[in-house]
Amino acid sequence: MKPHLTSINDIAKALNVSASTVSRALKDHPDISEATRNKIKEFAAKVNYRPNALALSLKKQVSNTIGIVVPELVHHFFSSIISGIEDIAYSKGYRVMICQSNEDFQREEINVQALLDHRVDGLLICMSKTTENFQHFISAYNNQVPMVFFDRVCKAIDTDKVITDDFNGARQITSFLIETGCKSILHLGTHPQLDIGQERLKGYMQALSDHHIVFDPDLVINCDTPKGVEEKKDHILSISRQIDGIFAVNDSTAIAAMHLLKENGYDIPNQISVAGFGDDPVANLVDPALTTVEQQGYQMGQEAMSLLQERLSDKENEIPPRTKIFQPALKKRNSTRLQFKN
Amino acid sequence: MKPHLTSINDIAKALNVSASTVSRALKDHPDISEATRNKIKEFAAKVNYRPNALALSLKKQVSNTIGIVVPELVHHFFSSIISGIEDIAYSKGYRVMICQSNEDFQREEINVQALLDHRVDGLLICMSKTTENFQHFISAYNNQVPMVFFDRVCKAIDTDKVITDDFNGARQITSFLIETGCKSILHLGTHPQLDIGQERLKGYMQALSDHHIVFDPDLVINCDTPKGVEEKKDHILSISRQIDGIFAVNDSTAIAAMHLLKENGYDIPNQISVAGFGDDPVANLVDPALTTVEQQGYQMGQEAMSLLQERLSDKENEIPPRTKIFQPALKKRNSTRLQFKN
DNA sequence: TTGAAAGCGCTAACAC
DNA sequence: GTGTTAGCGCTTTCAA
Repeated sequence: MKPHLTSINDIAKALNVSASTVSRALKDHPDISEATRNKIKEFAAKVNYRPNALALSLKKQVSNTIGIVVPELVHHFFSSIISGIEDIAYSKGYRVMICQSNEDFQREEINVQALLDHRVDGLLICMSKTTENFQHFISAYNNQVPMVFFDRVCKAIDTDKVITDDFNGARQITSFLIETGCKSILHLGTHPQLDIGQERLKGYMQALSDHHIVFDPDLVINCDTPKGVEEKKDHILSISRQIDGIFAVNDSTAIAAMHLLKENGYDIPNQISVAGFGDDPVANLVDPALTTVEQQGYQMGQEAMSLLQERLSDKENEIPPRTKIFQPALKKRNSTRLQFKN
Repeated sequence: MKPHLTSINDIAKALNVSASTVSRALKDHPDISEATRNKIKEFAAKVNYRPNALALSLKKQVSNTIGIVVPELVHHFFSSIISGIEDIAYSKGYRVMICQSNEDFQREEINVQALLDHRVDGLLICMSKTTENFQHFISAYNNQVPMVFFDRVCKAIDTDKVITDDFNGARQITSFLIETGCKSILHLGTHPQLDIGQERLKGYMQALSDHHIVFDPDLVINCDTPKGVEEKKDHILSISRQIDGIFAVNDSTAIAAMHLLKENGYDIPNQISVAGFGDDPVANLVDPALTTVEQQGYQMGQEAMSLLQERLSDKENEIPPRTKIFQPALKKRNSTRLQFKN
């Protein structure tokens, strides 16, 4: 059904010149006489000629397209990262192909492969939660495909990375909970094989130790989605009496936990303080507003794309892998008590 | 820096056969002897051969890629539509290229053009708010590019469309407000050139008229984002004393309005009921939970992609343009009063 | 100032 | 059963 869009050859035939003349005229090659150039340009405009990006990429061996793989677009953090990426990409003349892994390892593999098949010039990746085998990344890396990981990085390969200081963010917010009176803090964490999960857990533990609180492994539950809260609600409620604070690995989980506690008659923050991670816009909309730690998604996206762009123009391959760390900022709101010492 | 990925020619040379033999062997062409086929397949696997999708598309004049243009990924409605699209697309062997217009007409034009340059097989579009000139769509339409509009459609051309019954949704929810006691309902609406804006306004007016309430144009404000609420807060507050209900064109605006009123001491829903449109997940997280109307984004995405797919396989071009209408479902929550008559 | 030819990676009609 | 050739749309030497 696709009608034949007009090509350089069509123009050449119509105007009785050669395809190469048309090609040159269209890009203002100095050799072409003004007369022919104008004639060609006018005709091209008239028939609405547009170069075929596929043919161009094939010829030039450069697609000016970069591939993005994120877990899920529906999360504000990821969609704002993408906006950051896109804005830089556009300004540098790149297009993006966006894929979602849906936190599924296989879909991630397929996506990476498909992007490579489309000969993207580079890859921007945030790993899925379930990825434990890195062969698809390693193989791209070995093929020298420039890539930048963001947020959830692959430590198996030495690439550019853009991350949040998860350890510090978790330490800050846990400290804040402790300093506003919490003594027994439940941590709702994510998959331990995920760097960000480990780091946030470590930050939590560090804050406890900073304040001479003994770490209790029973106060760490692997639960990182609202659905997880629903599934583990009995467990959470069973220990709710012995805790006075919750630090969840992300905002949506924190909010789900907060709702669960509210439904069960708890006063937030007076009986139990709740804190999240990420500063999703919802954090400000729930009641009480959620104390959390701001992750600058948009800026991280910009940074990731900038790193990639630099690498793409680094023909000599002399830039060493870089890691950019974003410091999260504490957002004190009403799901935690006001600041006080002891 | 891109290293030469191994091509069919490389394999052919290495194995001392012709490129066409390799091509045929790889796709199990019956003519090829089992011996050569195995030899080729093994070698291809060994060197991790992957067909170049660009070359394939160029050759076949079919890219198996479809282009999507949405206003903004950060809105749950759009990202869930995209998930619906993707799931169907994948299952039919299509890839997607996603673009954001950021509600900007020019960016929309550029996006459509870029997708066309990449020779996508079809287009899935939700118009930007600021689009008043449809030339970019018309020109694609004239070039017979199959396309499906969803949610915010372009009435200038006769294509497949997937929409919500905005009129009915607005009428339902406004009626519900009236039936639960509201007599003076403020409507926070969107750009009047947008079909969905007009339809929701008409539905609102119809509900008033159904209940013999005189329409007051002063009770319609053009305000369709939280930012808009912030900008027009004086205006909204100035009429807040004379109203007992608000129907906003989308949930985020409704929530922003609700917060504004709460901050100013209003009791929601007893003094003022608030209702939105769309059933964004936040609607359930705010306090009080927002009464709204459910728009089935995921299903709409699935439907849009299905329509497009049918059209793409309709070589004879015999399918007439179709319009699929999704009926929104009222979600009664606590930002409005309980049902009662008068 | 312009054209011819080769080639990017792949496929398919047509030899043999 | 396999090779040759041409061509998808474009660019770029090399010739003229």
